[in-house]
Amino acid sequence: MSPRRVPVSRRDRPAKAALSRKGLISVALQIMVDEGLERVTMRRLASELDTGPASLYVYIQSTAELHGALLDELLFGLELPREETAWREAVMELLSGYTRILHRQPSLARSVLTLRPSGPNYLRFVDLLLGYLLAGGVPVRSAAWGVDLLVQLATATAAEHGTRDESPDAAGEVDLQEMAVREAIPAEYPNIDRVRDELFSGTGEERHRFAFDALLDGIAARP
Amino acid sequence: MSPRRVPVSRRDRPAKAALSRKGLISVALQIMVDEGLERVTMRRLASELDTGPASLYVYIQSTAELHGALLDELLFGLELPREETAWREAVMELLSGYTRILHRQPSLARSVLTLRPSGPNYLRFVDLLLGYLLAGGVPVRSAAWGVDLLVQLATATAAEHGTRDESPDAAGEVDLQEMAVREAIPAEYPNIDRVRDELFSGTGEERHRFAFDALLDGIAARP
DNA sequence: ACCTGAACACCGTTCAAGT
DNA sequence: ACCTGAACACCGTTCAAGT
Repeated sequence: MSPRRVPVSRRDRPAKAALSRKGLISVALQIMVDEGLERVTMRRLASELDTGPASLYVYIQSTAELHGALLDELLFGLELPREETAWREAVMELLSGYTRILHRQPSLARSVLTLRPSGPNYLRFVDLLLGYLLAGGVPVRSAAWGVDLLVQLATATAAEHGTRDESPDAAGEVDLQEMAVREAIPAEYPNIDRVRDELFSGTGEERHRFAFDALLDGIAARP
Repeated sequence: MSPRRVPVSRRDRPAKAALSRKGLISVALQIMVDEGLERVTMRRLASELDTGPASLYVYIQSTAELHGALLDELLFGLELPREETAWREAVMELLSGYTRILHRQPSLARSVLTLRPSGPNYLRFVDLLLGYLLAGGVPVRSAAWGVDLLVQLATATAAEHGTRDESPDAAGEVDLQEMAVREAIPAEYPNIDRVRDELFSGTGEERHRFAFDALLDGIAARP
């Protein structure tokens, strides 16, 4: 006969908030930071809170909504540019801060890409970006449409960065794309051949700057 | 006693290719086009091919690799600009074609975002884009880095478009972000207040053009 | 009214054991 | 050598039935 599993007594566990939306999100945040968003599942959350998964739906609507809440939690910690920073540099700093936060959480970035976040800290972030663009003389429409674009690029960049160094065996994995490009025969892909060396050149930091400089230039130049 | 389930005779099924990588991908493509990428699961694929899911791993490495193959299948049908098209317009047409293809398949777009595709049709697409940028006088490094950026934006745009009109009840669903923005109080979010009307203005087509014009301008203006 | 056990309808991937 | 049954270790969401 196998020994009956004795549940760990409540006293042995860390103190736990009563079931509530806030408590739910803070437990989810903890798991995400410690183990990655992949581990933040309804079932895991439920077991962490000593209940069944169905109970969570009293406080949240869906996983997507939970992810939105997690993004807003993270954005609470977004560093803001100092008061006197010039507008263009301020935009860059703000976007870098956002990207840095999501870089650590690529799965969340992937989720956010289809989310249309609406939390207060996200709105604050967008409002600040808009403020700088307008201060820089960017026309209203270009600022409004441009801010969407800048944030989308930042999110996509973090999302793309994703799985590659997240997977445990990423180090030993060959990049099939890089291999295919390096081996692309000149006759078939003449232009890849011409720029081959530059396709994978530069540090992440350099390419990040290039991307946001280019996009910001383009937005500012729109009539 | 429950009646034994008699399997449908093979003659009653559509003719089916022998198990092979090619056959696998073409069945996957069919399911994706008919029912969406969500339905293209290893188990579904296996049952469609009258085998167990384990057998598929003889021909493909993982779901990610399968998605890469599906993208390349779709890109086979990418419309190419006519010979005499001016470089800038050609870039736009090429990117629009790519975006159009992925727009119909937003889940694939989401997957592609973290994929680094390497199929022949994808390489052809990148090679063509590069050719037009170089023909337009864009410096080698800006062309190489820029093409990545343009494709990334196109993919992200298709991915973002995603879930919203894919979900069955999208029509009845309120956009929480739009609601939050429309209700953002001026005192707290003064800049959102200033540009409020423009944040959701424009057709998809107009914003698409704005995005690629801005990015392309910015890339071309880089030294 | 608020909460939840149990079920529904699934997943991707591995590996020992066939043939 | 090639292939696969069965298992491993999970999912999100719903809903009838508690309290």
